[in-house]
Amino acid sequence: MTAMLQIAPIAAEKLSARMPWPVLEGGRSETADPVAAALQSIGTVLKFKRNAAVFNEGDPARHVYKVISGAIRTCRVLMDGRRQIADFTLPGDFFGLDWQGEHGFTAEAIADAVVVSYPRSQLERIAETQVAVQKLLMSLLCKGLSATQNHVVMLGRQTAQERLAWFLLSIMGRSDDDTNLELPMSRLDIADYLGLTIETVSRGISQFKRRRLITVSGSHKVALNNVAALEAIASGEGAL
Amino acid sequence: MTAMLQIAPIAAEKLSARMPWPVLEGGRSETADPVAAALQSIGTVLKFKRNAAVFNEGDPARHVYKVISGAIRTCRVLMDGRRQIADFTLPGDFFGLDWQGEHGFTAEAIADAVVVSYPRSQLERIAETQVAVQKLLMSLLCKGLSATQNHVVMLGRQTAQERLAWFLLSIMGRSDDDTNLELPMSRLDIADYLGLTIETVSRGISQFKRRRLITVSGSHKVALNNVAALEAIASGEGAL
DNA sequence: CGCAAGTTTGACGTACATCAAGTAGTGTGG
DNA sequence: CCACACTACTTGATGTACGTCAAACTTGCG
Repeated sequence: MTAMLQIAPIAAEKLSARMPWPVLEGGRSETADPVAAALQSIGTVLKFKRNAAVFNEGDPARHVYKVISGAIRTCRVLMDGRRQIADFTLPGDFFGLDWQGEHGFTAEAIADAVVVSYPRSQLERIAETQVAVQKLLMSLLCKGLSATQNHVVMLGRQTAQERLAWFLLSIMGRSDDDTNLELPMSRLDIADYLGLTIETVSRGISQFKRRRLITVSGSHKVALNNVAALEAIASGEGAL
Repeated sequence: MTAMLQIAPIAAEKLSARMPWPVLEGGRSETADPVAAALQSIGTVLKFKRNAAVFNEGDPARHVYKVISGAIRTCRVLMDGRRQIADFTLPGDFFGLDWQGEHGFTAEAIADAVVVSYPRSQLERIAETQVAVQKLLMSLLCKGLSATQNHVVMLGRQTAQERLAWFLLSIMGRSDDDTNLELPMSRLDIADYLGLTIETVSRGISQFKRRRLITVSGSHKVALNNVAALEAIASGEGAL
């Protein structure tokens, strides 16, 4: 129906190293954060080339990951090639939380990515004694659940235009710059995330351009010119 | 687009009582389970009439709930009346886990229901010391996340027939009897859960009946005559 | 029994998918 | 630095699965 399986699984260039990593842990935290320290001590840095898999559906879920740079997609491919992306993971976000014995989804790098991996067993052991780590895990799971539930509403009940506006706004909410967005993913990725086809996504973007709601450069840089209008569309007021 | 807001919010008949409740806690547990005991001591029994709200979207999320009898739906209604159901909660299941300050969804009784409510504050306090409770909460969140992610794949990439087969099988997986299902929810609820209309759901069921895959009595009792065929359809092989 | 709510079935419309060219970006080797 | 090729994106024409509208039928409660 959509997405051919044109993504050859490239062997990951796993530059493992058990070295300190000078980046915020958990949420935004300053240095000397006890949680950060605890996590840092068990983290392993990994690098992945574009389209390389971090883990595959069915793999035993032994790690949780955090993105340092690049971007990750979490997806499932049906037998006939239809693909659904469950989540995009951007720098600072965690992924691989869908542990129930084994991963239910595949995680792949959208662009060359650097990732820190935390062994689940150690994480759980630390959580038993360190309340802050326990709270962090719970909060990550809650946020993930909440985001996924919103995804469900969007997929179940929104039109193509609404989905697209929703997507742009959700990326906006996760970027530093609130008007100039960098979209690391392809149109196909966006389509598979929104439950649409690549053509419908493209047409939707073109229409936003024509309506001067956005400006696109190089097809991966988007400037939001009228956030209010996009919000109206996303929430179903944009009766056109 | 779908679902009118024909569901008048009925004041809940809250028969609160801080009394022991002779039912399995956590998973299936025998009596004298420490987790069960801990939960039981902080649980309050509540009763809700059909269509009564347990909590509304935007309410402060101060409790987690467990269904004893009846069934609950977790849903969101868009401004123009479109409704998406995120989850059906059956006896033994927990709901209200979507706590992030406030509930993102409304929870309503599908049929008259009895529910136990656990104050979030106390639950968190217990979890800090009792590892078993902590694990239970984590496991509930993980299961919820996993189920919601599957919902996303279904909504994003499956056809009406596939959704329906998937739905019947998912209910099967949660019932004791693997062939004779009791569906407490209406066709409208099913439609709003699957991202379809009531008519499409009805037509799909009729087609399954014609193909002798299921037998329906009274429109709320369904017998699965050919689980293998339904599984094939749900997974996308049912090219018809 | 009788009415209202819920469900099924039919006829028709439409938003999005599919199929099919084109056009821009992106990278590579001369 | 440009020419080539390759991939990604856009645009158009057409098809279809599902939505909408409308009317019968069934169910279950008062």
